Amino acid sequence: MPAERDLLLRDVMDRIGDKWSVTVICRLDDGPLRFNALKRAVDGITQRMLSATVRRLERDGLLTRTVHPSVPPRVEYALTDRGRSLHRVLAELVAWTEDNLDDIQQCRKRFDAGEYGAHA
Amino acid sequence: MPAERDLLLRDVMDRIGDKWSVTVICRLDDGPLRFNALKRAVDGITQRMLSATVRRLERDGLLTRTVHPSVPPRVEYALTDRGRSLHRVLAELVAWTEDNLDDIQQCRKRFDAGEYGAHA
DNA sequence: CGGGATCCGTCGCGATACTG
DNA sequence: CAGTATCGCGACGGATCCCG
Repeated sequence: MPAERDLLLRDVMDRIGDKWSVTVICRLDDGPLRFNALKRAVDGITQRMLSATVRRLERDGLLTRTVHPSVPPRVEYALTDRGRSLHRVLAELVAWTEDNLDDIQQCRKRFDAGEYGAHA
Repeated sequence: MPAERDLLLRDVMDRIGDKWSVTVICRLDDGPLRFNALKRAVDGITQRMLSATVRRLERDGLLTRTVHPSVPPRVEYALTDRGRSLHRVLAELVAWTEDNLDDIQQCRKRFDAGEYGAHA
């Protein structure tokens, strides 16, 4: 991979590398959700962070924000086609993780235990 | 994607979502490099961050750190098979970015200009 | 219900200097 | 050459209160 593409990859990582974006995308892939439903689905996110996260995702055209004028207010969030295509790539990352997470944790334990590399 | 897998994805993101890990992995995919060569290849990284980054990647078994006892000291970093398999997934992310970055930047410009969604 | 505004802690990261 | 130690800042993110 040529170095120029690093910058591209950094662009995506800067966008989805934050704490909540990927989770929101994943939860929204099952279908549109309203604000508080999405908040419950994500679990652990605060209103502030959800609000900021969906705005950034909307800004990048990864999801749409639809306001239904009614009382009480009703706002639905849904992935765009682009958002869904990104989710497909993220799914590959999930698959990779499922294949490797156990080994990784083993590695980490051995590394922390031996602190090898220090003398061996 | 079920919610339990969010946690898995968060695990990877926490690992490679930092500023330098993906770049180091990309540069190392072309072949092993010594510390300062890697530092030059990454461009912009400080010694401190490179040192911390490679240690975490080594800890997770994504790369190996080989010390050749000589004067001057000679340390080579190389991706493991697992590191290379991760790089393949990251390459998909790069491909996705190449396909979408222009559109994303368009979206962002329109979003910032109109601040639509506020009234429309 | 769906947010915005504010305050504040943490920690990732950069710059610099020093070491074996 | 290949790191480590120290310092400091700024962004990210959590908690809380307030509003239409």
